[in-house]
Amino acid sequence: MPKPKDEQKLAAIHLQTMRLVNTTGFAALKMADVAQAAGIATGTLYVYYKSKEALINAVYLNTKLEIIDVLLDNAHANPDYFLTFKNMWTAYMQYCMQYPEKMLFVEQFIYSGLIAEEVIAQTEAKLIPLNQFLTYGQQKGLIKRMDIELIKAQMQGAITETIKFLTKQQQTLTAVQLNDCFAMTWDALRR
Amino acid sequence: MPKPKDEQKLAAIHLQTMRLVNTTGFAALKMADVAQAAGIATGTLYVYYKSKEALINAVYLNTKLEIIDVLLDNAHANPDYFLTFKNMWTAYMQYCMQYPEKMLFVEQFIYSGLIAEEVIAQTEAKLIPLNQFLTYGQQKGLIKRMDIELIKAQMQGAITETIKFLTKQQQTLTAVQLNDCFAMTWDALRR
DNA sequence: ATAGTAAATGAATAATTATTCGACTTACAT
DNA sequence: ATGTAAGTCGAATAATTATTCATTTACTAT
Repeated sequence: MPKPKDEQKLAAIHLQTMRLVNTTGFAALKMADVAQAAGIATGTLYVYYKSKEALINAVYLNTKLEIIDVLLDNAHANPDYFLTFKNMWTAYMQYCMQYPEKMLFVEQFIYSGLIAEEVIAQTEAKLIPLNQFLTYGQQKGLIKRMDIELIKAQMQGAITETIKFLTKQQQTLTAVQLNDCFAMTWDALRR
Repeated sequence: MPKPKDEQKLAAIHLQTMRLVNTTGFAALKMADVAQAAGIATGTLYVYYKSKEALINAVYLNTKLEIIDVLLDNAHANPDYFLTFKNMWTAYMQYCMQYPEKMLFVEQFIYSGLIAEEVIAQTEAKLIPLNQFLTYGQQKGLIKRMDIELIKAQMQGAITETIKFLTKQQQTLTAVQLNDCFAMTWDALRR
């Protein structure tokens, strides 16, 4: 039996790839840099990923799935729709503040033309429960009756832009500001 | 007297740079491709811009300033704050739908690490009137009293994300949808 | 222990691509 | 008309960087 792949190395590769992309931009991402930052040889990187493109796609998929899990894990079947929504949104926002590099990495690559169509499709499929949750809110007369995609764009866009701003300023939201931001999003969506 | 630089070539360079970045992603942007798409020789490109980085920065600055102009040109001193706000937002959104490539290009580069700090500062300075307009709305008790930057993030994020979605779907908003989107943004900001 | 297998290494190589350069053309002032 | 400063061209060059590969190392099952 052979020596197994090292989970820690894999984790280091993912972390450093995100870190490098977020600090120096994608244009400057070099395989040799990733390897060095992860503490392995350049050639070793190719044991784990057959190309730079494969590396980016793997980190993207991994991260995006993790983010979606955070979002949906908090969609508990609470009888109070508003509370459920607030819990979901808040948990998601807090996660994004805790790991802005993950959120920003994903954002940077959705429209980069580098992510395989199949990978995009896979992540979108996993988001179906969110659509159902919003549709249910519309049926109960709590959410504005308009295209679900426009509603999601409003919500996600606000979060993304806020995180970008916070990252640039190297700060996070106070509890009051977190509530303020939620108020804006809820007021935008409520009927 | 020498032969002057060709304004049409310059315009073609800018247009094709944006087009290429938006269709194939920044990673795939090659100077030779830009030159070919603009109908000039590779060497000629270097008459207009001394490096790839200078090219990107110029296209960024140009485009960003144009977008800010659209936004502020519509901030007429209308006595009705709501109407002024609605006009501004609508004109901005319509412009973004008409030239999504400009908006997406700018978005893609703000956090790329490629745009010079000085260029970013220059564009932000030009946005001061928008801050004043929002502060005025707060003073009149029409806009929620919270950090202006969080308010801007809410507005800008929603627009950006919506344009990204529309572009992916190759569609634009119907008149009804445009109103719906405005309603969400206004409800988010109003007291 | 030991053999077998795959991971790990990093220098060498292959590709890719930004940039330069010398020959040539063009537009304008005189 | 003519000189000239600058534009134009695209092949050649210089850099950069992804990828390969011969070799070494480490792990696991027997």
